[in-house]
Amino acid sequence: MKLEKWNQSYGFLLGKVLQQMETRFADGLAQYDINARQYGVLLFIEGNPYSSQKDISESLQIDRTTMVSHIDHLETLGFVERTRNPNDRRSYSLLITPRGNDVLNSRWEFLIKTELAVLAPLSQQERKLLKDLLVKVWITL
Amino acid sequence: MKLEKWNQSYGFLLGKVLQQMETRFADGLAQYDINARQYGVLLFIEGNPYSSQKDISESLQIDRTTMVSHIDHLETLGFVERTRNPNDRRSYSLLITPRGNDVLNSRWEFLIKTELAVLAPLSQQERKLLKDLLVKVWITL
DNA sequence: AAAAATTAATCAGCTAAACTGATTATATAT
DNA sequence: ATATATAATCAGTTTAGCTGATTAATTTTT
Repeated sequence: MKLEKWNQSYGFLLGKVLQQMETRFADGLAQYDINARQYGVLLFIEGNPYSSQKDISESLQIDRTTMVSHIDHLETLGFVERTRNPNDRRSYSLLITPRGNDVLNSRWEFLIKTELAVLAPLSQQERKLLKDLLVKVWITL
Repeated sequence: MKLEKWNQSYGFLLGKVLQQMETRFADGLAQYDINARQYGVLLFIEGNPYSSQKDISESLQIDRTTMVSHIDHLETLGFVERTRNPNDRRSYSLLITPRGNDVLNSRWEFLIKTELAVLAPLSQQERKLLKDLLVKVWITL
């Protein structure tokens, strides 16, 4: 791999590393019939139970109308449940089902393994450094 | 911003940082009627003149049939030129036009500025560290 | 309290990008 | 020569994001 102008950009490098992680992770999700975004939605609901679809849309920056299809799909698979929010019956309170929880746990381990595989060239210390730098940027976004 | 399970993944963090850079960069490309991928194609051809569409497809991992439309678009705008490869008349030798070169230079400065703005929370030393870590991962992909 | 404005979810329709599979022209291998 | 392989292209499908409109519920204004 030659270092040229076009791969001196942070965006290019971030994109390449991310692309690897996403492709590999997607392979491990296929058996559950969900994609990486939908797994992200599951993760978010796990960490923020009783969220509305709007909450998730805004936090994950996924379009509200696309969110409808994601939740439809996850509900059909029995991974999430739409319950009404008694304080505002316009919105749902979304919850992870036991089946959804199994997927979350099983695929979380897989995700971590996948990311470590892509970051294999880095030492544990370097990986920690990378995460710290990324978090430092992310918290200001 | 709360640090939870769902944002402890490298993939999540990489994605968020990249998303910021891409959105901002796209805004600065709009006036030239191209998107970030098409700018990436221009950059590649600049660094690898006489490339074929297949070369670009493989290196940038953009589908070959999608590449046809990208090159069509860039050719219509007068940013690249399709010339025949005399050694293999099945493939093209793609070249940047002077107009394409103007776009490349002007938007390169903008790209660098955009990336630095997103990475503003990092010191110069930390940015260098981040790039070194990303390059280290990328060269093994 | 009634009317007006706002909001969450949904639906229909559009666009862009990735993908599959087929076709054409050219090149390489047997 | 014949068969196989390859680069570019085209037609058609899928998926995600987007716009704009609708419905039901909530909040604000009069």
